Amino acid sequence: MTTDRYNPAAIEEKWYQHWLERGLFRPAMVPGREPFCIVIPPPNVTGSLHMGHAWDNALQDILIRWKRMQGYNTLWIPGTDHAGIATQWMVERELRKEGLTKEQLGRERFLERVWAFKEAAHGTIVGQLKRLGVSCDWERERFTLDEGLSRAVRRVFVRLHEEGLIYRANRMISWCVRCRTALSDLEVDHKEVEGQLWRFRYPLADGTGAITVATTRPETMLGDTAVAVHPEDERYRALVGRQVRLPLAERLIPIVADGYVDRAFGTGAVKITPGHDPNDFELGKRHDLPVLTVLNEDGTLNAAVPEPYRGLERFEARRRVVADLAARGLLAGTEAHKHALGVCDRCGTAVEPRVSTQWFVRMREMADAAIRAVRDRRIAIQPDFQEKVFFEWLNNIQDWTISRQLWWGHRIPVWYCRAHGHVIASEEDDVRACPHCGSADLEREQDVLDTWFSSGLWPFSTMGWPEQTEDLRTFYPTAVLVTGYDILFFWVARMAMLGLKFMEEVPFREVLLHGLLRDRFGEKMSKTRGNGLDPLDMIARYGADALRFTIASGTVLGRDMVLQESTIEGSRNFINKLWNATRYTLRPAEALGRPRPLAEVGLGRFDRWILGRLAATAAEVGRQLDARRFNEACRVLYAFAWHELCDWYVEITKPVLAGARGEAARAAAYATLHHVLDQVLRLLHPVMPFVTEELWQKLPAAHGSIMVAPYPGADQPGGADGHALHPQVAEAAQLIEVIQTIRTLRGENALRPQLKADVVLVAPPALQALLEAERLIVAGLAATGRIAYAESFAEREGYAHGVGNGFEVYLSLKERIDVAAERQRLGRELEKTRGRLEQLVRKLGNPAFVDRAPPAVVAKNRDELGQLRQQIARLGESLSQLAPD
RNA sequence: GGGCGGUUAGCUCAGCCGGGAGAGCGACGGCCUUACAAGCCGUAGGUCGCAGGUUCGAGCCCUGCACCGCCCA
Repeated sequence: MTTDRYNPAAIEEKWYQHWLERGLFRPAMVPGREPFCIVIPPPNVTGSLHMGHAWDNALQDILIRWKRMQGYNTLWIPGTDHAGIATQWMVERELRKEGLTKEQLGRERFLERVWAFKEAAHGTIVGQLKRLGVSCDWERERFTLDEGLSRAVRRVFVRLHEEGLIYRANRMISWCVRCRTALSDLEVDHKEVEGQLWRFRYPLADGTGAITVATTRPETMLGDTAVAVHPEDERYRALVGRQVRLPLAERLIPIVADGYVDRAFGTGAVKITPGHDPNDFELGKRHDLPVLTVLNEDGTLNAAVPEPYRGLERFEARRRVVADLAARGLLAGTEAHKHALGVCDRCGTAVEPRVSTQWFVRMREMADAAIRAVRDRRIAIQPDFQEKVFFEWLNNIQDWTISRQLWWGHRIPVWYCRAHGHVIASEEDDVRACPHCGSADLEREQDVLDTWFSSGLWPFSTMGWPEQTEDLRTFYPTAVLVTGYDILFFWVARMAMLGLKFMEEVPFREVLLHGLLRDRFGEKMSKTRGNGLDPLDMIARYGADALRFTIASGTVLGRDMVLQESTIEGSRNFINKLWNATRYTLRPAEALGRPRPLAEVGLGRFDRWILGRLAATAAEVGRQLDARRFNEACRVLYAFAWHELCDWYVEITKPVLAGARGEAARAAAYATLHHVLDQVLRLLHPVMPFVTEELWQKLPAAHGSIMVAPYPGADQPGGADGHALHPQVAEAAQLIEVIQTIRTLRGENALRPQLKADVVLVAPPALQALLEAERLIVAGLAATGRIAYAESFAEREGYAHGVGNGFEVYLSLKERIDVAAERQRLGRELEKTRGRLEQLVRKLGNPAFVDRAPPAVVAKNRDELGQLRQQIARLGESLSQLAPD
């Protein structure tokens, strides 16, 4: 402990290894201990963690460490997610750089590549989490594609299929032409784009004219199977039922009337493409229109379109269609048009609505069960306004498209019997014969499941389900789920539904939703923007504890956070403060040896004061953590450790530890200092695990690890029933006020610290005695020279005057006084005090207030009024004496 | 179009049950005072978006408006 600067790099690795080796991350599994379990939101194995992960995991670790210290049987299960689309996309991108496609490799060899990629990413992620200091039980680590979790996936699929809750259907779904897979509604982002609206003339079949339609996607006109108008639109009434000759394709298609058409949009006549627009698909069903699919899976036009367009990429096709229609004189105009474009949330490519055969989950029943669970508070969502968002989505839920045309993921456990078309869903790895007809001519479903299908099982699949394991019995339902509000629907809702369905119990009792990170310009932090702070980089520069403290201090649930490097630096400085406070505490060890137990020393008023403040702080921290107000818990601890312990108590003990107050006082201060430091380190440990362990280990009383030292609560020595209410605590507070008043006078008059100014303290006899008893402290901290006492003081020339609650201070400035400046200062002070007085007079002059406000509030105001009157009188006298006459 | 948030000091944000507006950073003045210059002492700075209402009392509750953001369709 020789350096005066904290160096995180020197200690973090050491303590993490220490904790691991001692098995401190494992649950205690002591009978009778209440369980407290968190299951990690599994990071995607797509690369590395960003600051958002640091946020999420820091909060979880704070809760787990706190509960562990409180004696709960804590378990935090870590793991990672295979992230189907995203991971496959990463590997495909790698391949592209090598000039390869996944088709060239084939499914098996491609998957080998993905597994290798996964291994690397996994290593990176685990390393990052460890650097952050998370205390999860690595022996229980899971991956969504593990054998056990895959078994859970198959069990769930088969059971839902048996119950008819999973079904296969030919529907309009969102298709990503880049990822070449179906997407669920949630995986489509809507982006406002400046597009164009084209108007085309479609000639009537009988050559008597044309009808003009408007569209934002000209290329789809090759798949049109009708034109629709509103049934009450006078402009088109005569045309309904007639036919148009679809240009380019040269097909005859009808004009139909349907209330869905918006008369005010474009020309009021719309082209209908049931194969590539969800609304048109519905309209097509009403009018029995054919569904023509004109796009291939990769977004090129297929054989259903005329030869010249076949094989064209969709945007190239758009240009060609527009050009060709223009050449035929059928382009009636274009205009700028803002509209919402659906894009794949993974790769950003514009999605195509496309009719295809997919697997779906029927959601209504399960959604209702989840709604009830939240409504009944079996699941508490924080912040609670997010409950409304949760209900809103579940009330309007659509069936979930779960099949994905990917290779990386859980293969759908279904076999098709070629002979008779039987569909077999089975938990078996391999089905050889059709159980219905015995045929061995089976084909396995090629598609895999949506990643969220397996993530939805995470709270129980990680605990070994469908086996009835000890972990499931002990830890399900889990206590808390911590995640960002951005995946409330994707993940939280699905876990709630699937947990209720398969465990018949909620997966977690509480959901904490934090926000998103933003940079100092308010932009969302993301890798693609490149505006993110890298957690490892910040840890390397400031230490994991500083990062964690910054994150926790900025956490208000449900709120986005602006993370700035300067704030992390501030946290690092706070840690450095603790480091040095510990150095200070340990310094007399050689001379004084082990501190004596608190109960055996004769405490002084300042000792009692800091113990009282500690007790209040511990109680407050508990209250704030109970309410999940991470920011407030941190603020309270910061204020106590820095502004009470370091700024006041440590300074007060300096002469005492030097022996100036005698042996008994020295022993008391020494013991108190150790106790308070021990307790404040424990209080801070969940937030800053590394440095608190390092410092705590240096305290003579430490044994074992701070990780499992009891967490201080309201039961502190010096708690509400102890020192906090001791009369000496109020005395100490008043002495501090006197010192502050003197310091302000010094500061205002720019006295250098070396200059020991004399003071006259005007105070009643009791306070005089108190001041005299603590003269050493007061004189030291206020840097005074001689201190004189008086019950009144009239000779004010050459003195700066300060007024406190129940005392006055005259600071001798001799010739140095700047009369004008002092007048100005007193004037300001007087004005401020008078303003407050006026407020109170008005308030207390109002009979309604006196009658109706709680008596305690009235009494407090009266009290203050009296004090202010005195202060004003004193200030007024001073001012008049300084008058330049 | 529907829903949900936000608007408080120069900046980023707190403000819990309605009872004299806070923090960090920044600014200003003074200090290498023996744990810490990653520090110490002191100071300034606010019409709590706007307009009404409820209340003895509103940053906080209610209504309306303005602007910003997010989600859903």
